[in-house]
Amino acid sequence: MSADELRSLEQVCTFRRFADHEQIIDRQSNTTDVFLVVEGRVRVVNYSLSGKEITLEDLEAGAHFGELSALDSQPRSASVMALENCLVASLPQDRFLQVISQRADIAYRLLRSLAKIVRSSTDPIMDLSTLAANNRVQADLLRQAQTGLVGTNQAEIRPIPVHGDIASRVSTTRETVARVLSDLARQNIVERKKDVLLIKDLAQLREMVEEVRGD
Amino acid sequence: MSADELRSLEQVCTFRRFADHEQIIDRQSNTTDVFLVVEGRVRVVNYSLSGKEITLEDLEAGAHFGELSALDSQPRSASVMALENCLVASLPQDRFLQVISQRADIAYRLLRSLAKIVRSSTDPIMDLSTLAANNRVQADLLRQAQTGLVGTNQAEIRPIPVHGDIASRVSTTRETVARVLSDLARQNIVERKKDVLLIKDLAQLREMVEEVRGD
DNA sequence: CGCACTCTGTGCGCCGCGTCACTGACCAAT
DNA sequence: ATTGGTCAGTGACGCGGCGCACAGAGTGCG
Repeated sequence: MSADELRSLEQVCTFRRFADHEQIIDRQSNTTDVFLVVEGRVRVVNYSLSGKEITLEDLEAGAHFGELSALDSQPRSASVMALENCLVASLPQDRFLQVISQRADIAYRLLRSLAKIVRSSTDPIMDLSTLAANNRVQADLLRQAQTGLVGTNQAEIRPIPVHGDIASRVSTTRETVARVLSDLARQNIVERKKDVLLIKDLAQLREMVEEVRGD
Repeated sequence: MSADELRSLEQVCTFRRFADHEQIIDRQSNTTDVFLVVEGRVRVVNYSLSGKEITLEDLEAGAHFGELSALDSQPRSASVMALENCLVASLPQDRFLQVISQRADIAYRLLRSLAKIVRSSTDPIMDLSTLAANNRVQADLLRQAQTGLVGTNQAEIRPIPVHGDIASRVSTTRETVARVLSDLARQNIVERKKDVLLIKDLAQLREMVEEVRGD
């Protein structure tokens, strides 16, 4: 977009800071703004009636969320909370719709980004359907390892993820995550260091996941 | 769209018939056409490496599929097969992209339809995460019952669904489905008739699902 | 009619993993 | 140094559901 257009959009945006764990969107609420993460990270979650928290996605700065309700005016499909101190810009629905109706290129980019979300939403479904709980934990480690590769067969994950977080992502319990991790440590596949989780044998970890996928 | 435009699009479409169970799209293949179901029903599926089949969605006549690859030129994210004799129209990627870039209203409708898919994709994730296998079967029965309501508290599902199909949808086994169904029959909640599955007490069935959702 | 095939119904044994209940490490605040 | 918080690690227990195996039931076909 041109600098001019950006500036005019910026003016209709509301900027707001959110503290750690503060709620940005409440599921079922009827707001229809689109949000942009300017600084910090946010988490898209859903709660079962029993209060169990299911993490659907974590978003980094630069990502946008809330498009669904803006597009179809339905209630929010999920809750969003700040993972740390965040600066978030919100754009009113009408301006958002105006932009996508006038700018085919932006509409196209949005289409592609939704396509990507749809694509990635089948992964957890497949994982939940075909993998056992401890394999899902291993798969999640593999995923996180991608962003901290060291050489060809090692990776470090930093900061060390909180067990409960992993559990929420892959729908299992804190205890199961702990057990998988200590099993892997016993087999010399991972090692818990001071402030980093070192994956010492990516290949073998991958093998453990694939093996079950195709048994 | 105007009749003229429709006619010109129709001319660039390829029409093809598919027999029962014939494959229309193969996952991982590199085609990028968009498809439209003209007659019949199709099923979007995915296979785990072990060959287990996971049904993602069933589509009726009038629905479209294959937009993802057309939008981002990535390989197909899932396989699609005919559920019966089908007539399917396919539109080449370039024409499809041309249409959405020229017609903001159509792009908008596509955006809304993707939004709907994203919305509905969180349901199975929540169900898989929070519901036990037999409750998922019950939930699936409830869903199917919606399209065959009889009075306020009864419904009939026709044709009688094949147990293996339900199992594939809710990620469990044929046996579990059979067991749930006979349990329900024993409790006088469903009854298997000649060519229809009669749900005799919708309220109670709903209660059984909700109860666990909120335990 | 009888054969083959698909779908259903159910009994049983095994084990994965969720739950409960503690212990212990680390850190910050007072 | 004491307390209180969060997070990690492990053992014991029990249940749900998957897999296997086998026995009907229903249907089409030669």
